[in-house]
Amino acid sequence: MNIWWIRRDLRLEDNPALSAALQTDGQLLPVFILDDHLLNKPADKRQAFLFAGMRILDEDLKHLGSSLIVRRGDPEQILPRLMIESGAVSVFAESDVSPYARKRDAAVARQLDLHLVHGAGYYPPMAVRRSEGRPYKVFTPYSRAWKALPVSEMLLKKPSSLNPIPYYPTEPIPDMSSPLEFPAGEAEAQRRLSSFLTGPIYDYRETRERMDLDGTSQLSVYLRFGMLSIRQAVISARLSAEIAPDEGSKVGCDAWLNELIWRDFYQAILYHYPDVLKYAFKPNLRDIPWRDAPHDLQAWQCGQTGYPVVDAAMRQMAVTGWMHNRARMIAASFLVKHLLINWQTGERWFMQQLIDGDPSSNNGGWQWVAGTGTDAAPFFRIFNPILQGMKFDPLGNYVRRWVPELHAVPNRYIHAPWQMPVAEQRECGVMIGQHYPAPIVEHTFARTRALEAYKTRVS
DNA sequence: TTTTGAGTTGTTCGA
DNA sequence: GTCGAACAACTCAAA
Repeated sequence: MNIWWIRRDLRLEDNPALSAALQTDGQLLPVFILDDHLLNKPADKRQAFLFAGMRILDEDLKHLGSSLIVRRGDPEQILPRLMIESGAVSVFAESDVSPYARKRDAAVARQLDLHLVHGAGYYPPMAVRRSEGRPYKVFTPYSRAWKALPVSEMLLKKPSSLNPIPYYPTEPIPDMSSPLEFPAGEAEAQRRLSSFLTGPIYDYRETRERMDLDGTSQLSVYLRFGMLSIRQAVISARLSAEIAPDEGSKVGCDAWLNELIWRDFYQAILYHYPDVLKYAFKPNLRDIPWRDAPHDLQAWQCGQTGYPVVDAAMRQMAVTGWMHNRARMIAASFLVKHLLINWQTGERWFMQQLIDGDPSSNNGGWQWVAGTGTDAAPFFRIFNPILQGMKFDPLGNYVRRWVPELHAVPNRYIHAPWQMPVAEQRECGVMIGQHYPAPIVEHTFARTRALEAYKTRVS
């Protein structure tokens, strides 16, 4: 009997840790530990999603004759106790690159026979390296090396049945309502993958940029909790590229594969450079003169900046726990460049709000936007929220969906409503400063201010 | 060791 | 409206 210690791999299909745990004698004890170090207070949407996922995993396990054991507390104490109670020999778990997880797992491994099995990324962080063995710091060469590695296309089968679990005291799974837009569970993940593969993937290159369309896969949260296997996703991307009807469609599949490689890349960065969670990767950009501006921060958090695209983005996240990728860049850039507020403040806020919040990808994204990261945008690349809106939400439908008070604003002003003459404001019933805020900062002024603040650090 | 080309996602300005 | 160049300098990766 082995313990399958479930953390971020809430699935039965193609699960390397689960399969490894079954190999000794086919006997399994599936365990989830509610770790107080990881549970935020007050509980956020991501936790609600996790709890919903645990409930579904428990049901899925019950169909196979097993069930989920839930404990609350410190894994270092709970696992040894469970091993004695159950007579389990070893613990199997999927490895996790975050510094907290690595420290925790090292401590657990000192006490018992812990087997960490790779599965969170397609390739382990150590697998994609330069010829001298050093890790990559730039995405493009990393992705070339990634694509050159040998491919293993065999997925692991879900077990057909499991041993029954004798009575164990088990904690109830906390009951919280999870966002309706993202039902938890493996079956839902499979449904979404299938529907993405039947069409949207072929237009992905273009439509993924559009905030007003559902052109993205919307699979991030399922990958985040391992409800979908990254290997299945990668294989699907490759297969779709092979059967793509034309060159344009193939380009879409390749673009999606690239996004999956970014996920591996940021996991590898966090593995090799755990300090990215504490400091800017670029040492010269660690002491930018950030503003301490609580009112501006609050306006950003609440979606009241006066820039419709930014506000739509922040409100979409507040309501659903998810934000369109393009919107993430615009909103993040606005906090860092327009408000000149430390990117780490935004990083923390996103981690609180996002159901797919993951330390490696979230940090990678924020450091990229801030220009402080391994493979960062040039500091003078400052998103213009008006232009971004016109380009990637051309009719303003994304804005109108999440900022309903602007619904009657004509298309021509939807991304810059303060430019409306007063007569038009009156006509559409949106008085700037009354029904919708005036911009909290003027674009050109903010752009210049950011350039100045960064410039002093570069030379 | 040295050299060379390149680096996710942009914006602005002037022709 | 469209197009190309400038925007800085630096570090990385590979030869």
